[in-house]
Amino acid sequence: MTTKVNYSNQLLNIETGQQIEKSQLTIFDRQGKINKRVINIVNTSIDELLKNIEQGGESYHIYFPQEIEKELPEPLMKQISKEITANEVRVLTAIVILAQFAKSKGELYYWDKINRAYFEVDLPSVYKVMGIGETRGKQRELVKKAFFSLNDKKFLIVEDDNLTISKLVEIHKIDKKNPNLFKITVEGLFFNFDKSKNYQNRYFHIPSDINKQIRKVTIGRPNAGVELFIKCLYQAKHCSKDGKVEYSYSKVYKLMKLENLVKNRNTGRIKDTIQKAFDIAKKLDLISNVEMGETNLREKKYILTFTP
DNA sequence: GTGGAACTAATATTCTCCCC
DNA sequence: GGGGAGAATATTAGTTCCAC
Repeated sequence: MTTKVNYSNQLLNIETGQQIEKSQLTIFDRQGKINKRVINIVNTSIDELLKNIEQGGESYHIYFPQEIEKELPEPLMKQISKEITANEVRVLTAIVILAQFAKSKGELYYWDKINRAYFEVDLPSVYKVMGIGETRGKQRELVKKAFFSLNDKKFLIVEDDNLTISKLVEIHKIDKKNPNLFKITVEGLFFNFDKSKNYQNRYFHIPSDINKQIRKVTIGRPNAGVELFIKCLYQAKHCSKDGKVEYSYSKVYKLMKLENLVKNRNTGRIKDTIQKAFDIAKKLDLISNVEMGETNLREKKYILTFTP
């Protein structure tokens, strides 16, 4: 029996780097340049980080959406930014699930003023929701590493008309008696506490053992893009009225971050990667069929039929 | 420069062996 | 016998390098 967990649309948009295009914010002005407000916050955050690095202060990475990444020089990107790894994607999912468990037990505390929620996680429960409860040391080390690297990442958050750059998950304290127990806070958007907004359209459902299921049907080193795409499919299923979803090739390309394959001279793997994502979705019993088609603009598209 | 092969790194799973 | 640590192996992701 798998329970269902609410997953915030906004969070998934940040993970896939779509937070800007999915917001009301116009990022480009009439000349096609990035708008000043966005530039300002990006530059300020970069300056702050560079200053930190120079002075040996807190070091972290900033994960920018693709539109902004493209505008920044590559050497700078290498210094300040880092791609999200598959294990980080999995740990983030695990934290969403654990946060909701904590919330239902009344062990989660929300602070309105900073729009963050506090709760405690212990690593064994992280392992459990990641489906590695029975396995040994090495994988646990990787999970721990991914957990700490999430704590080292800042994300661009667009909330209505507000832009901030902050940590989605922040570790504040490690329990003195139990080194596996962490006191953490997460961004309010994990839950969208603001009830005044359109509440219904802010979530989709994922199974609480999603990581375990994905592990069961995949082999080899995990691929972050593919796993993000699987979450997108759960979201699309939730929104779909006719039991289908259509993705243009460029949409799939973006969601799976296939740009990285091109950058790394692995263009030949694009087809296999897309196929892999569809295969996993089929094995998860999420979709039952994939058809090819053409968009109005004569672009290749995929028509996916969800399993009822 | 670009395409692609070949190499290296990361991750997962299976095997082996030792200790209780 | 079995449980677990760690080695060996399989698979895939990411990097480098070379020919054109």
